[in-house]
Amino acid sequence: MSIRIVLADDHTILRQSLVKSFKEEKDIEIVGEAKDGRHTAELVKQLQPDLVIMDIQMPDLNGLEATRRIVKEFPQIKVIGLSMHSNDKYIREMFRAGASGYMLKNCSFEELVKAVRTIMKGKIFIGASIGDLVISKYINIPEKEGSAFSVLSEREREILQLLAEGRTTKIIARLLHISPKTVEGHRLKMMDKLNIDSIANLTKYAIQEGMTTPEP
Amino acid sequence: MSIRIVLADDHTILRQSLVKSFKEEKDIEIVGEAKDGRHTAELVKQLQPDLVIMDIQMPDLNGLEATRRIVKEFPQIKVIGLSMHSNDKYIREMFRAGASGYMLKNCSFEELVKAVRTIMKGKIFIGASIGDLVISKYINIPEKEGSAFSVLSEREREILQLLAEGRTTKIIARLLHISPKTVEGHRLKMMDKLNIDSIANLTKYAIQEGMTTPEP
DNA sequence: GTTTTATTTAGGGAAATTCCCTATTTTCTA
DNA sequence: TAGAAAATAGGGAATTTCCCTAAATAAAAC
Repeated sequence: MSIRIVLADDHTILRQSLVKSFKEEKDIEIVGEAKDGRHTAELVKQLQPDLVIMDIQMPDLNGLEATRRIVKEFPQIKVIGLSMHSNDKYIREMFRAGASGYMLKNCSFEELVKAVRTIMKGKIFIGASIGDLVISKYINIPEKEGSAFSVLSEREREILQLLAEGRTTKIIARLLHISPKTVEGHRLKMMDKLNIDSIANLTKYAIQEGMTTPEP
Repeated sequence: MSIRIVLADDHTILRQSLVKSFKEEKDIEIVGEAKDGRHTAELVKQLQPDLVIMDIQMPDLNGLEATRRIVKEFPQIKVIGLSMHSNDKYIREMFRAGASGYMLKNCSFEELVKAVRTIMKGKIFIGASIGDLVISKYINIPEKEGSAFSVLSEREREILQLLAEGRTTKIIARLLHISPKTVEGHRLKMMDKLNIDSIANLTKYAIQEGMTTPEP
């Protein structure tokens, strides 16, 4: 029985090339693809794969948030974080979110396959370029007080990302199937919690927390 | 006759320590201090110093913009850019703006003094840690089309920075002594030019262009 | 040297959004 | 299981946005 994988990355070209590469691995099967966190979570619910290869920067709902949700609901499903950045924050947050592995996008395909197999044996895998030892250290660093994950609720973080991506209140409401009034309420609550009083600064906060990229 | 300097940096501690250090240099005199670009430009107009030591990241009106204005109006006044970042963009833009030198904040005081003296002799000075040769190369790289400086007008850039710092239209209007309607008009024009349709994405654009920092 | 284009200024006015209030249900947690 | 935190959302005044027009400079092109 082969390893069933869902692939989540907003870059279509990367997804395509990975699918092609994985075709050669007879014991691994890509059963689904998604280009944002929200669709990934839905797809995972439907398909119940063994593992998710998860890009961190994705529109709409980022990989960190998607991982938290998936792992919370289906703890047996493994997640490998895949990112361009060797940023401390991303790595730490990704493992905190429940990922079992973290790879940089500049790793080789062979390394990724090795990661998949290692993780399916119940182990943790960290891309060579990051360095295996750092992780145990990182995980034990106490959460910086005031970080988005500790101060904001799941819903708030979700809405913050969408706001920071330039979505209007109305659009967000439609997307999440709630009233614009609710979205508004969440934003006001966040601004109050964070002591921020403009969308501009809310956007900067989201960038700092790795919830969105500075690319408009 | 000593070299008269205006010191512009939003970090008071840094300013104070520099003032103290410069006291020991008998041929150099700090004649004025400012903590943002707008006040720097005003002060320079009043005091007509020989040289301005200019931090790049400053609230309200950043160092790049302030340099452009000062050099445009008083071409004989020299400007040294001072920044934490060895970022390509900042260096290039600072020289384009008309600066005669660029130093990193982690340089020694002796190096800064040397920079001041070198520049007063009509030469260009680049901090050792950046590397003298890069500059001539940098300056000749063609301006990336679509960069803030080429697409946006001076007034637009000024307003963009203030917006990206979380200021409201009303506050900006009061600050610049123009009508809120005018500020609004400029913003709409910019959004149209840049094909951006939210404050969030406008903020990201400003960050990318080095007009503001991601710190809220 | 004059036409043209870009910039800066700003008002009118409908539509949309924000801000602050309250309030209910649900979900954690001590 | 009582109490706190989170998620939901409506009311309504105040504010802001968005799109229109338009005039006075300033700069560039011809």
